[in-house]
Amino acid sequence: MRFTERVVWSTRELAELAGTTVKAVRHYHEVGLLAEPERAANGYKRYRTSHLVRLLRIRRLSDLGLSLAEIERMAGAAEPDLEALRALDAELAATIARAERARADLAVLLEHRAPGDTLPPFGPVAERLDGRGRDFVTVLGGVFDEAAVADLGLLVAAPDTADDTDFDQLPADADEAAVESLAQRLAARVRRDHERLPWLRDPAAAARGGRRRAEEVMATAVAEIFNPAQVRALVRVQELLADESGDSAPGA
Amino acid sequence: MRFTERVVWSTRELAELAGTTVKAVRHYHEVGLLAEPERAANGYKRYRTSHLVRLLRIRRLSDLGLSLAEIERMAGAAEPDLEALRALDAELAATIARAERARADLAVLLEHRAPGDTLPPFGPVAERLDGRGRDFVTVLGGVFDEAAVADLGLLVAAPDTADDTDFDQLPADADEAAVESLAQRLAARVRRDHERLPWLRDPAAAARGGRRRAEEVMATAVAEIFNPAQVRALVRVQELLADESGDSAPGA
DNA sequence: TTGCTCCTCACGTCACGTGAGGTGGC
DNA sequence: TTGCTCCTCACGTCACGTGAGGTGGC
Repeated sequence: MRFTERVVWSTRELAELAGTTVKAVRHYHEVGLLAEPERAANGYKRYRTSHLVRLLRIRRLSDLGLSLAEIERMAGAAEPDLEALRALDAELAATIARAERARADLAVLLEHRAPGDTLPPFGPVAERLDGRGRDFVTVLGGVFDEAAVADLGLLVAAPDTADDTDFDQLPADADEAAVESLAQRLAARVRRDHERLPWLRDPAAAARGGRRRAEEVMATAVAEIFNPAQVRALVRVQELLADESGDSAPGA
Repeated sequence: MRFTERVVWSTRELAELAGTTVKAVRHYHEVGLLAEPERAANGYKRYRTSHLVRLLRIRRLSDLGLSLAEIERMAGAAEPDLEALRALDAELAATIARAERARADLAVLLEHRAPGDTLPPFGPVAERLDGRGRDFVTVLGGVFDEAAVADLGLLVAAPDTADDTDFDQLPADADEAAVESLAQRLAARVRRDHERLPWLRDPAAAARGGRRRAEEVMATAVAEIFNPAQVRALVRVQELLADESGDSAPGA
């Protein structure tokens, strides 16, 4: 190794030495992060060791996850900016937490071959839901918090009953007798659900955006997602349950 | 809860229900991901449940880490796109690996209060390096692979000797006797280093960009970073070591 | 009349990527 | 002469953010 030859590098050579691209180098010139070198007679840039050192440092900090603005601040500081490094560490920790959370959710979806937008608690039953059911649980996910959605997932995960199928297939013009019969059976089931999950007696209280907003959204969603007969059946279920609690409540 | 009232939402209300911003909603309109709703007489948009459902799904997929283009593809597909979900999972795994690697590096820097651009193997000795030393190890990091840099870190981590200090402080106009004396001592040390790390006998072979490129870069870096006397000392070290191996080599 | 919300351009952000059109050495 | 490298604009990408300027209901 001789130390006498002085080598200069072209933009491409410099970029390759630092494991980056020609355009990145030019970008660092533009934003003032990297000084422009002297030029050859033909206008070609002639980079030297000082530029290589600077570029390697920029790449290192960039790979760690710092923005170019943060890199500029760091380069200008005399002391190591431990605060900035700690802030970066916290950001990375948050990134990791989010990505791990997403992977856990994806694992549930992949296991059940469910669509990508399925909420994990509904992953196991995604196949059994029709279009309306999928729309409805999507709204549930927007209205309730995670714990509540997990509970709701458990409810839907119960083995499909004849009543579920009857509800799904209730024609829009079903007669009142059919609606009433279905409502009676559904009410019985909801009563059992209320035993297991008492918060269901007043679900709007468990909603994120406040009771008022939750009731409005759910009412609108039911009215727009289900057909008129299905809506009447749900109304009847509400009435049947209200009568019960109303009978035993003072001043009802 | 009454199911009779039909509610419509303004852009802001819709955005809040889906936990996003007004501008995001408008952006989804622009790119065709979300249909525009009908308007009121005054031109205000009137969103309904179908838009809320769609927006919640967009947000869900976006939060998982899909691009809007991928979301559009997913929404158009009949079957769940398990391939896309697996690809996303792999991306997330790579993101996590990178972030964890960065955090491990940051931990070393924070422990030793080293500057952010310090390579981890040099973290423990960052304080002892002067500007030239820091520039030099930055170049080393660009030339050698990780295992080699780790070895070099161990070398530099050895307790500071008087020779190190002499080299750092060697004046640019030092006389030949001083240079020769220093070179002799440094050569002795390098000999011991070669015992521990045999690849150091031909370091350019361990370089990333090929031998030719590595020798050029290192030669240029030494010539531009160190002062003339320091360079002469290093040249002498090379000569002393070459004489040794040359004596025992056939045809020297 | 004032304050608040809604609307539509239009330009900005971040870190570059991608041609477009021209020059210079072998 | 051809192929390759270098150069400088200038516009594109991605997912929105940020005013700018104007309207409408209370």
